[in-house]
Amino acid sequence: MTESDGRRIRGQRRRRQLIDAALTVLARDGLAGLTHRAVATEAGVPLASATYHFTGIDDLALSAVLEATAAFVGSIEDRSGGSGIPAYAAALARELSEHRGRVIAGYELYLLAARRPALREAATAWLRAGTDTLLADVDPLRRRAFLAAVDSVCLKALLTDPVPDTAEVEALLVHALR
Amino acid sequence: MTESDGRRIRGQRRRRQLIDAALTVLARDGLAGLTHRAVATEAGVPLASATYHFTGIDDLALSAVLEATAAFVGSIEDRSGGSGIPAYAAALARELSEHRGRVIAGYELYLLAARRPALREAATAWLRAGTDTLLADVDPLRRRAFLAAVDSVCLKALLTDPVPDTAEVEALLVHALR
DNA sequence: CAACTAGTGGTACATTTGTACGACTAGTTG
DNA sequence: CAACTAGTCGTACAAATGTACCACTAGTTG
Repeated sequence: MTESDGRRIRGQRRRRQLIDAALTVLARDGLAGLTHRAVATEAGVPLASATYHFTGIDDLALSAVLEATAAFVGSIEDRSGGSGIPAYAAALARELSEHRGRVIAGYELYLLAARRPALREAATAWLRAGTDTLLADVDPLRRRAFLAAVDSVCLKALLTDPVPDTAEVEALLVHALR
Repeated sequence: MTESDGRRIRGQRRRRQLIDAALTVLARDGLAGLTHRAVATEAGVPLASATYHFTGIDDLALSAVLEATAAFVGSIEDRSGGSGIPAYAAALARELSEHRGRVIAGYELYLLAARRPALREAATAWLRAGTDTLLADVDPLRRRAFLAAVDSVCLKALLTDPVPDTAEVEALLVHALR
């Protein structure tokens, strides 16, 4: 914080670097492949660096998964910025085609949360990804149907390529709100 | 097949025993905890037995997950036996409360299938669990909405206890078909 | 009955993993 | 400037894991 590159700051940067690498590994190999060494190699830093910046493997895994879901939520919110269903559908379709790994990571968090109550809040937050403002004026039943449709679209997209396009996604979401 | 306990038959029985143990481990610790040793210990048989009856860890994991999902589908079909939505809702609610592990296993299969195309067929079959006859006369859009609702119920149930009861499940499913 | 084979179970081994430690250095702070 | 500390990195180690191998035996089969 004084002048030029401080050690402190470079430390923060490396931590960031490690998390980014962790996201890459997570998207590619899933939670099962997320090891200290894999992350360190991906980031191009020595192993000890990965063990220094994260207390344990749990910390690393959790940071990565939470970061991945946060990135997903952020991306959806940014791109759909309160402009209604069409924008939301477009954002979702884009996320599905360009960041498949992130979507999978979301479900990995979900499965994790099924066994660890502490993660439930994070998991449900992910599930609602940016729909709070979008569905502000919608009654609970329809809201639930909408979320179910979103889920259905995501799950289906994970098993089929090509991924559904914006129009298809939009049609399904609109139908859910009918 | 000749008389009394043949060696062949005892072999089959042990294999069965191992798969059952694998289901228990899977339900308790998830795919991550499914190792040769864990299964062998759970089944009360030596390690070498587990490695003999399954070619590799992949074979073991796959057998267990497929078995778990098959059990889920079978249970749903048996209990809902073509008697309409109420019976189906009851079967689903029961599965959620009594065999949570199985449901989780289903999603583990799903995540696995997201990375391994060979498993897609099995995963989609699981997703449709016994709805083919139930929804025979329903148009595609509604059918899709119904499946989405089922998914939504399951996902929600994994993160909240107590699990939704039959009435609640039924209400949601009926609404989806409206 | 004799040859064969599927199943059993003990043991060993190479890999991979999480984690700890110690020496060193570059910033930081009193 | 001197003491301190956060960050770096090589290295080591114990634990867990997948897998292979071997000797053995009880059914099986010609």
